[in-house]
Amino acid sequence: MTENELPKAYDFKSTEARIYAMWEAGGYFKPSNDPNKPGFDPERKPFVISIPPPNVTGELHLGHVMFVAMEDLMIRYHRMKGIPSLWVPGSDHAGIATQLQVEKMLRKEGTSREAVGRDEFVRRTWDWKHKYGGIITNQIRRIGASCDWERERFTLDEGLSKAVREAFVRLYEKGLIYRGPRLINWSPGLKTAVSDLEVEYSEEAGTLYYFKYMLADSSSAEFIPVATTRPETILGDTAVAVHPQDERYQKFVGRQVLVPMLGRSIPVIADEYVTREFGSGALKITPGHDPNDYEIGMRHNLPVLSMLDSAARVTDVGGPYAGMDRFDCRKKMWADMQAAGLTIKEQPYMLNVPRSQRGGEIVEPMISTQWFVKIQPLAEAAMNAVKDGRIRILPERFEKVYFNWLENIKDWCISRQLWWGHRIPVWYCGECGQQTCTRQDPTACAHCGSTRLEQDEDVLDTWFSSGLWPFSTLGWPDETPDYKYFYPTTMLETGYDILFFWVARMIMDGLEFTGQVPFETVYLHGLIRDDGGRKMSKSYGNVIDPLPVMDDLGTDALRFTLLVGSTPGNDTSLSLKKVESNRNFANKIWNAGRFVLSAIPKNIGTFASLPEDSSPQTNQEWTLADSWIWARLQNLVREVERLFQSHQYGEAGRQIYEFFWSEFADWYVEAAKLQLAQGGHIAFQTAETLARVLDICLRLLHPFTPFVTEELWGHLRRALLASPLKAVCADWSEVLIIAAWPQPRPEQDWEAGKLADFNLIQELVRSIRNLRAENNVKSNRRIPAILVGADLTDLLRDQAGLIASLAHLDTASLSIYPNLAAKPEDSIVGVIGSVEVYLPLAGLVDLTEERARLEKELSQTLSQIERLEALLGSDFASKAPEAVVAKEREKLSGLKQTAQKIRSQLG
RNA sequence: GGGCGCAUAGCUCAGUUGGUUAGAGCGCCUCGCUUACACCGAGGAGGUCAGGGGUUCGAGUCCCUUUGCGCCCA
Repeated sequence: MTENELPKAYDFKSTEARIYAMWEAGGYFKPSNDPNKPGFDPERKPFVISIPPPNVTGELHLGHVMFVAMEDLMIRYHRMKGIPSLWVPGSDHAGIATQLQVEKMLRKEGTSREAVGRDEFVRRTWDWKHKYGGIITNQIRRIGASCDWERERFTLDEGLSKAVREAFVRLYEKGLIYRGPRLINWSPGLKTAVSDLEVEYSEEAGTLYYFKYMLADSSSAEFIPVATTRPETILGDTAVAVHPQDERYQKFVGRQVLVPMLGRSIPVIADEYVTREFGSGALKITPGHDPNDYEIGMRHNLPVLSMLDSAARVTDVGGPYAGMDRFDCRKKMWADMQAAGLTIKEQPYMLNVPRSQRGGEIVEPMISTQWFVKIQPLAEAAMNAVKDGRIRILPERFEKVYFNWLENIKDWCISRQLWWGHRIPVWYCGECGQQTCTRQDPTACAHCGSTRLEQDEDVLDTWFSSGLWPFSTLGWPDETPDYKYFYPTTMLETGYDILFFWVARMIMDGLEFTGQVPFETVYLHGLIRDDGGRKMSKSYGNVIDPLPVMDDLGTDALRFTLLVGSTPGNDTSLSLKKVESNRNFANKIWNAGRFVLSAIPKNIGTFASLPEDSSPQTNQEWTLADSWIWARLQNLVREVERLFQSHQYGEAGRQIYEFFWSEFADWYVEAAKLQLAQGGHIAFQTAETLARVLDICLRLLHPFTPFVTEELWGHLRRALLASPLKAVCADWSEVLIIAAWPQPRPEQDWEAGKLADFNLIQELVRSIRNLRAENNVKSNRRIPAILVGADLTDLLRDQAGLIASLAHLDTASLSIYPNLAAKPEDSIVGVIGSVEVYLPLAGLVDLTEERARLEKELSQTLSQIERLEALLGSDFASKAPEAVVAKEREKLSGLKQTAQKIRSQLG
C-alpha cells in the first residue's frame, strides 16, 4: 500500500459503508465481556447505554444524529479503554404515530380501521412495522452507531410486552393503578386521551367575551358580569365564583344565577382562587371542561357536567345546542345571547390555546374514564435518588427542573383509546362486574369464577413501555445474564426536552420495579437550531435533513460539527458552512496521513546512508521538533482525558483539532520534511515519530470521526507492518475501533525546556515571515538573513536548517552570530527577546519607514513593560501564587531585552 | 406568576475549581498552485467580553442589579 494509491482527497463515499460493514461483521460492537459467553468475568464493571428509542415511524432528523454521535462517542471511548461496553439499540412502537400511518394507508385502499376490525388492523400494523420499521435503524447505522444490533429491542416485542405486563400488574396489585372518571386532555380528532405532557400551549389572538349571569331570585335586572374565552362552555357551568373579599359581589354569594339560554339555576360561590382584577372579577365554573374549575368544583361539591362528546360535539346537556360542533356552538351561543340581551362586550385577548403535540388540534379538557398511575410515591423515590447522588444529572441545573416537575406531578393518565399498543391487562366480569388483572390472560373471573370476561379495550401510553426501557431491554422481569450484569446501566444520554417524558419516568420505574437506579448519570444535550438560532420546524421550512448533508460532506464532518459545536444542555445552531469546514478537517487528517505514509520507509535502505542491516532500534537523539511535538502530544492526551472525564467532549474535540492542524500539520510535518530529506537515522527517527503521533491522534479522534480515522489507521498499520518500523505497531489491534485508548502520563522533566526552545524558533520564524510579508517579499523567494543570538546562539545554530526552511531563507547565506559590532546596512530588523534577525533587503528598505516601524514597536514594548512593572510592584507580587508571578517576571525580562535591542537599533 | 438559560470579532460559537495582552471556524484584505492537502499554505485587519455596582492583588469567569432575547413550568 503506497501513498500513491490513496486519492488526494478523502473519499468518504467509498469508505463509510464499507468500514461500517467491516465493524459489524467483525463483531466489534459487542461487549468485550459477555455474560452469555465462556470466560465471562462478572467482576469487570461494564459501561452501558440504552439508546433513546426512536419512533418506529420516524425519519432520521438532526436530533437523532446528535444523540447517536454523543452516545457513540462515549461508547467508543470506553470500548477503547478496554471497558466492556454495551450500547443497546431499539425503537418504540409510537402508538398514535404508527396508528395514523396505517390508517392513512387503509384510507388509500378505500377502507378504514373500523371497517377491518381490531385484529386485522393490528395485523396490518405489524406488516407495516416489518416493512418500514427498519428504515430508522438503518439510518442510525449510517451515522456510525456502534451499538450491539443483536440486542436490538422493540417495545412491542414479546419480551418487552412481558415487562409491560409485569409492571402493570405489580402497580395494580400495589393499588398504584386505578381507573375512574377524571378530567383529562382529550383529542377529539384522534378520539383518545393524551397526557398533560403531550399538550402544548400556544399564544393565539382570541376574544374575551363579557356577558351577564342574571340573578335567579331577583325580579329586577340584577346580574353578575362574567368573562370567558370559551362561551360554549357556559352550557356546562355549574356555578359562578367570586372572591370572598370582593365587595362588588359579596352580596350575591349563596344566591342562584341562571345559565344563559338554558335557564338552569346554579349557585354563586366564594373562592379565593378568583382573581378580582381579571375580567369582571367573577368566574364561571365549568368543572367538566377546565382543570382549575374542576378543582374548585371538587372543593365546593359542584356537579360536573360534560357538555362535549368524544368528537367535541355538544351533548344533551347543551339542550337546544346538542349535536353542534364546539366552535359552531360558540358562535351560535354568542349570537343567541346577544339577541337575548345577555352580552356586555367583546375584547381582543391573547389566549393560551392547548394544542395536541401531534397534529396540533385543539385539545379539550374533558371528564373521561381512564386508567391512572398514582405517581406520588414513585416521584418521591425518584427525587431522593437524585438528591442523594445515586443519579447525577448533567448539566446540574436540570436537577432543579427535575425536582420542580416531580414536586408538582399529577397522576399519570396511561390509557389511550388506540388499537396499536400494549392492551390493558384487565378483564371485566360479565357476572359480578369485578376486575381481573393477571400476568397470564385469565380464563375465569378471579372473584366469581365466571368465564364471561371482556378485556379492557384501551392500550397503554407508549411512554409506559419506554419508561421500562433500560431494564426491559436487558430481559427484566427475568433475571437474565444480561440483566444481572449490565443493569443498572451507566449513562442515559438524551435531549433535555424529554427530561419529563422519559428520563423522569425511567427513574421512577427503575426504582419501583428493580429497586435500583436505572443509570448513574443523565447527560442532557441541547437542541439543534438553524443558523439563525431558530427552532427547526417544517412550517418554517428551515429543517436540515441530515441524509443529504452526509451524502455531500461526509458523516464524520456532520458528527464532528455536532459534537464540537455544542456544550452540554445548551442549544446549538447548525449551518452547512460549519459542516463544510469540518469536511475540510477530515480531508486534512487524510492528507496528513498520506504524508506520513509516504515517509514510512519500505526497507531500511530507503534512507540513503543507512545500511540495509542497521537496526531500526538504534537509539537516535530526537531533534528539537521531535521532542516538541511529543511533549505537546502528551499534553494533549492529558487534556483530552481530563475533559472526557468531566464530560467536556466538545472542548476535547476542539483541542485535538487544534493540535492536529495547527501544531502537527502546520509545524511538525514541515519540520519533518526537512528531517526526512537529511536521510539516515534522522529520517528514520522522523518517520517513526510521524507514525507514532499520527497513531495517537487517530485514536483520540476516533470517537469523533470514526470513519476517516479507521480507514487511515488501517493504511498506517499495513504500511508499518510492511516496513522496518513494524515494531511501532507490534501491540496494535487489527482495527482502530478496539485499539487502546492513549494513556496519559505525567509531564516529564525534559518537556518544559524543549517547549520553550521550540516556541522561540516558532516566534522567530513568525517574525521573519511577518517582516517578509510587510515588505512584500514573495513567499517563494529565498532570501539571506543574519541572526544574532546572544545567549541563544547555540540553539539558533542547532536549528538553523529548520529556521531557514520554515522561514524560506537561503541556507547558504544565513549567518548566525552571538553578537554584532555594527548593524548590517540596508536591512530590516526583528527583535524577539534577546534575539535579533536582520533581513538584508538591498534597495527594498525605506529607512524612514523602517525607523517608524521600530519606534512603534518600541513604544508598544515600553507600554507593556510599564504595565508589568506596575503589576509586579503591586500586591500581586506578594499575594498571587509564585508560579503566576514568576511567569510575569519572565515576560517582563523578555520585554526589557526586546526594548533594549530596539533602542540600540534606533541608535 | 415561578424557574432556567443566553447576551464575547461582521456571522455562528468556544472559553468548568478567577491568573492578568480574550480564542476558533466562516467571512473580509494581501501574497503564494513550494512534490500531504487550493477541501491548501503564509501574513493581516477586526472585540470597552450587553449596561451599572460589588468581592478580589487580579473578573469574560464569582455576587448584586438593569436591559434585551429565548426556553420550561403554572
